[in-house]
Amino acid sequence: MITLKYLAKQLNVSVSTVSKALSDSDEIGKDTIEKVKKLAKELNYQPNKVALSLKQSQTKTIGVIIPNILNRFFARALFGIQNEATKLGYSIITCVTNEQLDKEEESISILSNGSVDGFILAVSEETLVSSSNQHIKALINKNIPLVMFDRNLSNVDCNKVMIDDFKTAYDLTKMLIENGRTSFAFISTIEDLNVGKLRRMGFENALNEHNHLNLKDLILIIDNDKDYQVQIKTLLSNNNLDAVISADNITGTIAVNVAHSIGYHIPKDVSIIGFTDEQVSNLSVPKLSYVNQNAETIGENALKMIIDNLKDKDAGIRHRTLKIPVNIVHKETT
Amino acid sequence: MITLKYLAKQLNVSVSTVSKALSDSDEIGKDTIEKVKKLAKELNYQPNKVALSLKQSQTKTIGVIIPNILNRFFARALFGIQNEATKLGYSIITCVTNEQLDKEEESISILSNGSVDGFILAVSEETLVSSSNQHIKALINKNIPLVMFDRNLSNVDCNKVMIDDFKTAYDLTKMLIENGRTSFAFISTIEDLNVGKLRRMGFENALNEHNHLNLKDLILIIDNDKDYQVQIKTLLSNNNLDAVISADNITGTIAVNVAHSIGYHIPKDVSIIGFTDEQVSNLSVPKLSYVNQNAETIGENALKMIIDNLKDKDAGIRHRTLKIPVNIVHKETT
DNA sequence: TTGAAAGCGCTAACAC
DNA sequence: GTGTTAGCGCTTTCAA
Repeated sequence: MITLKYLAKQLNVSVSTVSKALSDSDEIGKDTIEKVKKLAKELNYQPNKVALSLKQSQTKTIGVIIPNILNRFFARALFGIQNEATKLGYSIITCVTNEQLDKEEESISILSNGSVDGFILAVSEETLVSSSNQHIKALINKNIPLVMFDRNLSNVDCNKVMIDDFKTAYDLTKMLIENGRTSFAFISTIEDLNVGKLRRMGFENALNEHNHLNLKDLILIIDNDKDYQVQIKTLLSNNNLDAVISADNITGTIAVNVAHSIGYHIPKDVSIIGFTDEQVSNLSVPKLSYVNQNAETIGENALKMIIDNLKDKDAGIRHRTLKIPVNIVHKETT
Repeated sequence: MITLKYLAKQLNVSVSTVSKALSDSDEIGKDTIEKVKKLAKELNYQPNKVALSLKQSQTKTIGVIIPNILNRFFARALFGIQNEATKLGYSIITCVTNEQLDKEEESISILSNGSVDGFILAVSEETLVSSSNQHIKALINKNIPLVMFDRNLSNVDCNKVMIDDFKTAYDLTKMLIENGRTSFAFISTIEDLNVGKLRRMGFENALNEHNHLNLKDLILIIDNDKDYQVQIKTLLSNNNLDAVISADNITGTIAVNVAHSIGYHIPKDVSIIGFTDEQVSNLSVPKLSYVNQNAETIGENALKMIIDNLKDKDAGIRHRTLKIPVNIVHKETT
């Protein structure tokens, strides 16, 4: 590894001269600067990041804690975080919690040892269910910046980036009602998450507001231990539905394929919408219409927010919640 | 931030005493050790990672460079890498190249400044197509350990973790032939990658070896700019196929759904197999049979390999290529 | 049994 | 215009 010391020795000058020369200090003579830079380039000198971090008490690295990287939403969010971080000269250390509280605590604890300047966090399901927040409050007490996204731990006060799940599901349902649909099903694999609950409540609220229309509604909370297709097929076979909303990023696709296979004409007989993305939408025949949660945008904004946060770390900023708008992408099932 | 210095001041001892006490040095008196540890625990002291890294010239961090995190294979591999890293006390810094050579070069260059102890790398498509290897050779020259996985840059000599794509596709095709299938199609979105080419060649070789059977075969290289479903539908409508192999992790699912929708009975009329995973398999009706590439295992092994590599960094190790076996998962389309 | 000092690579205040 | 020095937080050798 090439160090300042080494360059200095080669050129018979002092370390500080080299350091200053490389940063174009006007304390240093023009020819010296040139000479130093030339050698540095020749030897492909790169300032040691660790030494810089130690010296400047900042690592230019953000810790990202997510529950599950195989979930496309989080993969996309991470992608957005990454992109924005690269732009702004930051690196990302990722930890995956597998929806477990203890892993989340461990990850945060390990990275709090000076490895990162701040955290972007989507809490695990366990954390949410148990409303645990000690590990997060510890972070806040240590004055380590934190941005929470997607999953809202309401008993923690910090910066947040969310989508308005309630309103999204509400609007979606209302749209279907206005399209003349009357017999609804709501399918969810994520009822344990507040995100899932909010979507369900948005759905229910829209229906309740139109109860003069005598609408029918069914709610299928998927049993994760059993075959998804069987559960969805049972629902679709036993009921004459004309609208299906999937709260997660999988069951919408399955619903389309199952409905198709048992003779539903889509979207004539039944409208189906999921919360997913373009790629998954293309996997079903016909292609699933979906709510685009703009996961990348959420990630980008979370990253921007944490960087802002880093800048006025000591200024007593008040926390804010940024809501990222969603959009409905009409493909072939609405 | 609590430092050794601070603890030392509180206890009226020297920094070195505290340091030794915390590591249970037998140079230090029992009561001193106790007293130091007590305070450290009370104040939740954590040794500063950056200082440790600088002192010990190792960061206990691995750089992982992947082309695309939205590709489930890489997401799963990353997951495996993560898990294993956590077990072994390592952190992961991830960079996504979006299949671009310049991003790959940039990522590697940035992280080579002492941020990481070694690299796990799946090269980008651009890198592969252009056979660029300067940036990677630079790494090797600097004596920074490197493990390459999945995508093989054959003009670079280093440790590698791969699957035997040729043999896998060959075996798969042979199996279908032995099952009595006679009219084959091979669908691929990844012909640009050597992985994709190897799969195609395995397919072709198996067919060639059985040319006395008068087998028919078609190869559909998907045009990424056009609708996948349309291209696949055209293939399936215009040809009377009884076996379809998808080289990637998407088109298999689409093929099942499209075939189903145009009246094929699966698997009676046609067998379909893809290179994908359990979750995606569940999205089609009927469920897609698939080659499980064991991406997690690949990731885990890559991580183990790089750690081994780190240990005998200076010992002149000869490079090896580890081939991870795949397995065929028979669901409902074979 | 404890402490002082050097050094990892870097920056920056200060001296020359 | 260039060099010396201190210090970021830590470990470790050597001295006391």
